[in-house]
Amino acid sequence: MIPGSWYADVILPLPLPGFFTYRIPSGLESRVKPGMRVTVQFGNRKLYTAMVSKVYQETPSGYDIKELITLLDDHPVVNELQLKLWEWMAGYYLCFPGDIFRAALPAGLKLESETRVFAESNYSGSADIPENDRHILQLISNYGEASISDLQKAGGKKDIMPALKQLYEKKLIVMEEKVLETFKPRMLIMIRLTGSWSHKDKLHSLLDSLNKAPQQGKLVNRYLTLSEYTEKKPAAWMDKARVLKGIKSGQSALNSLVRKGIFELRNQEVSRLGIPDLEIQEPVPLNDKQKNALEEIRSGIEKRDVVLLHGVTSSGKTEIYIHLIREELAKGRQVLYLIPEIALTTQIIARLRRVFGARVGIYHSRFSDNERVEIWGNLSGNAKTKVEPYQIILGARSALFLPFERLGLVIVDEEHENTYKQSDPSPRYHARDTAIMLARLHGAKVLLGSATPSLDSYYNCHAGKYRMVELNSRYLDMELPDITLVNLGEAYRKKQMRSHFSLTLLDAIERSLKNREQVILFQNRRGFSIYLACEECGWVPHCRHCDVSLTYHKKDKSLVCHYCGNSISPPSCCSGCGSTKLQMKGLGTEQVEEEIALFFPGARVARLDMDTARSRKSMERIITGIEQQKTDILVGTQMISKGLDFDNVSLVGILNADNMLHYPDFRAYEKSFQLMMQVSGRAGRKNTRGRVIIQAFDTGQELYGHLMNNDYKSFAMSQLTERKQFGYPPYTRLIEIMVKHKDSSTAKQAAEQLAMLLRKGLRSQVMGPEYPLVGKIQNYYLQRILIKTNKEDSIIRVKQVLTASVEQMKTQQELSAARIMVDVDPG
DNA sequence: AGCACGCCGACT
DNA sequence: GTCGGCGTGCTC
Repeated sequence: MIPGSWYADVILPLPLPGFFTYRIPSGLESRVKPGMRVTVQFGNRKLYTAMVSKVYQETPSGYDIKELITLLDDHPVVNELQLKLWEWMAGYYLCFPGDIFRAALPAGLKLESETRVFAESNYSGSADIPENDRHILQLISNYGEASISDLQKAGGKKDIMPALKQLYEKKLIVMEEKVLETFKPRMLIMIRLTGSWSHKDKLHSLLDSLNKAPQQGKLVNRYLTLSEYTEKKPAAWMDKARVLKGIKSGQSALNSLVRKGIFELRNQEVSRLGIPDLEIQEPVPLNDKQKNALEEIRSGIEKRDVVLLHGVTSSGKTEIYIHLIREELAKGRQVLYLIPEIALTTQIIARLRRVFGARVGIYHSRFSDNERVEIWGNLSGNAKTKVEPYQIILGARSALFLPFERLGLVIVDEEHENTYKQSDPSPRYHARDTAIMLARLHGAKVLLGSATPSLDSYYNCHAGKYRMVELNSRYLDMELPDITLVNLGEAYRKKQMRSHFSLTLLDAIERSLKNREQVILFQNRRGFSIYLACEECGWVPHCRHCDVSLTYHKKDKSLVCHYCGNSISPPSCCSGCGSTKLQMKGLGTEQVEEEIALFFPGARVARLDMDTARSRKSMERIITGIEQQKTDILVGTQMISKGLDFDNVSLVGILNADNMLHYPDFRAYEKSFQLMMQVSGRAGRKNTRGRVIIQAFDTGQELYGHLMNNDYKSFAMSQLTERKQFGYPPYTRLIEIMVKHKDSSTAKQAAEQLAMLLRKGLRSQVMGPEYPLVGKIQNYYLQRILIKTNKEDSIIRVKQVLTASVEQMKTQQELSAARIMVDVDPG
């Protein structure tokens, strides 16, 4: 034991509880700070990037301590506020610090090692090596250098570790841990005139001498113009591609010039973060209603940390945000603007960039990891290339983890969206709630915005926790749409249905098309995918690994499992009765698209769903298709409800409204209502009132009445009464526990045991265990337990009991392999 | 999550 | 008898 040594508690990117302690090598004591990354050896061999969370001097006891290997940063990549947020998240969402570490940092900042194996040259051939080991040694010397996974693949699927160990002990191979750098800086080749030509005379004679090589002369001239060359300054480095552009066989011309020593080359690291070349414009002036709302938000923010802006669809919320952002930037503070899914945000990006230009950064999962590393560096001041730090970040939920220094405002747009809740993998966090915590740490304010606020936020306003600001009229005074309800049962009886479309809907479509207006048809995907079924016995093909029926994908003519992704080709006969009469069932967007095209052969039909929007490009194509009115009818899933503004849509049809109501989820009504209201909001144009036609079986539902009156408030109030009555959130807090095991009866036993322990330790209601909707995923059987906690109960105590109960349950040998997953505030 | 160790069935 | 499959436990 060395007296006076320094130690660092680090977070490893692994699902392990707590921190691990490493000794700081002498010389580094003064440099290692919380928030910096270090590499450490963990276990026998592997190296990981770990995050320093604490540095201290008391010697820990009870285990041997390794020294950390290297310090990776000069400045913290994660600041103190972020570490505090991580700590809060791990505690609140009951997950490991490593889960958060992994979710927070882009891969390029989390280096991991790989074992490389080399053959020693001194192998003389006949040593006493077993046949199998010799084979592996042969492989290694063939490759020269190999990774363990390479060898695993080459040597069949058997475990090669024992063989490697043997070879290593006989000193026939060497093993080495190689840390893999994944971040690749973007390099540009730069060129310039060498110093010896900087004299005017020399330059002239050079150009003369290039008479016979016109392309070279052209290149030199182009360089001189682009670099604004003068004799007085040293020749500037210019982007090679830019100089060569348009010069025929420019590369070979350049090669000759370099050979002659006229030009020189170098590689330079450049930023990937493009600076938009846009003229900055003043924000659009607000109308009186918006001005009022802005004023109310300002005063609300003084009194409460969170304000909810409840503004009907197309009420111009974004413009209000823009004005608020501007005020925040003027105070020198940063703004985080969260949106549920970046996919549909080209419109918002353009609007922000128009006003804020290069001050807006964008961060989301469709960015490459390299770009994400650069954005991280931009904000934390660790960038190698000089770029102005962003002041506004527009991003999906993971943007919460960025290294903000001085946030002033967090906007959570479409705050009701359930994509804000991450359900898998851990950390299962809610971005809205985490954003509120993040803002609190920064002393910043939060603005939640929605046309259909979540009941949780609505409740918080009524309870006085948040402030509510309402914006009840649409921008440009458009009327709210006229909503018609069609009773499907009746329509079928009266033969007023053609396939899946009521005559009312078909008439309305026809009228819209005649007026050269656009139509949106909405078909919720949930529960409406297409599957194969036997006409004789009703058999439906199921996934081999999961307890779900397979969905038919027409494009590649296969049956796909939506849980594990396994796909098979459709069987030709029923495996229940052998019949060959297999029929496609269900109604997907694909089918709606096809059928509607039959009814309106002249119409241009497009489809927007998970399949067609897979790539950014194809999605943008679909969206611009509508914007430019190259599409008459758009068939889509929920995707169409998210932040898209089209101005020539006069009709929205909801084909099967009630299939989503009957989901066994206490939020089913809330979600359905929000979805329908959002979809309806797409209807309406400047001068004509939009129309919405909702087809449903169960038209007696109270919810439709509220919907037709555009009355969110009454709907919310009646739902809240129900939630209170049945003890659901926001009046209680839910914690969902999934118990997983390969063996169905062990899963059940473990869950029963755990539920029993929870009931013993908690005053809260413990429900289950029960079979969840999908009882088996990837060969693991599931059991579900739900804890319903009164808001008054200490959540900390509930979590303590939960942790202790899991531990105690695991002491039973036969149950110890059961896996437990906890989801706090499940979505 | 890896990775090592140890226990049991199927092959020479 | 050994090989190699997987279940179990530990990692600062």
